[in-house]
Amino acid sequence: MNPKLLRGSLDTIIIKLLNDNGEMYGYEISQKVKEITGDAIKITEGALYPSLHKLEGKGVLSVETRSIGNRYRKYYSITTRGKSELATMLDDMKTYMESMQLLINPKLA
Amino acid sequence: MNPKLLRGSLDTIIIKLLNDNGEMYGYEISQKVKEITGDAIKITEGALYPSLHKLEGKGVLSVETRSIGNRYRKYYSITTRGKSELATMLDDMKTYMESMQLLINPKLA
DNA sequence: AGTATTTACATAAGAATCTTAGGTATAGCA
DNA sequence: TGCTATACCTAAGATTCTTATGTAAATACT
Repeated sequence: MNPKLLRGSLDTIIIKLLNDNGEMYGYEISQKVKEITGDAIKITEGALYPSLHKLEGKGVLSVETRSIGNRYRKYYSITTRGKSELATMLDDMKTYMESMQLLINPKLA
Repeated sequence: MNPKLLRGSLDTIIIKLLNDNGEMYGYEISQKVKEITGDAIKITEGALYPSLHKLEGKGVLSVETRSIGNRYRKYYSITTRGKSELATMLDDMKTYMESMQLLINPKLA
């Protein structure tokens, strides 16, 4: 898929997945997106991790680091603040998709 | 509308409009987008004109400058090359939108 | 046992695509 | 006369990616 089209929607995807699935760690999010979209969307790590840090910094997500054997994972959850932001983001996405349909679909009139 | 969501889809919008409506000039394109989307999407001139120049440079669009009284307008048309690129762009957009539906919609299973 | 792949985190340089802010000039209207 | 719309344009800066790279443990393969 054209990666340019993804620009701007990564945050929405992350927050929506965390809202629906409860806590997840970064790698798990990237796998889930591939699974759901049938490999159509692949989130690169270079985009994912900075976004998670940014969203945490904004108070949209919270983190908890857990030890798994000799390793660690950083589990992210959506905050109350994140839930209200998600509502706006989904509205924006819906508006965008409806507009694109109008622009791109063969005339329905 | 969240302008971030538009990132990456401007070229597709321009080329699709030119494909459907025949030749158009820049300002006309920006008005048409506002009209079709009910002001949901507003293309800024700072984004529009550089994109038109880029697409012309790539051979996707052709231009013809015409005098209108004491002024001029630059009319853009889609080239054969542009038509084949449009097909790919629309496919990509369709895939993107379907993927976003899967990620964002309440579970349909 | 040794090697490759997957899992899991991370950052940095550079590219692409916007926004914002300016500039120029004609046309139309009050 | 002055304001708004039309119509083109560019440049600086912000944002958001890709690509490349690094580290290290767990797992699978041979």
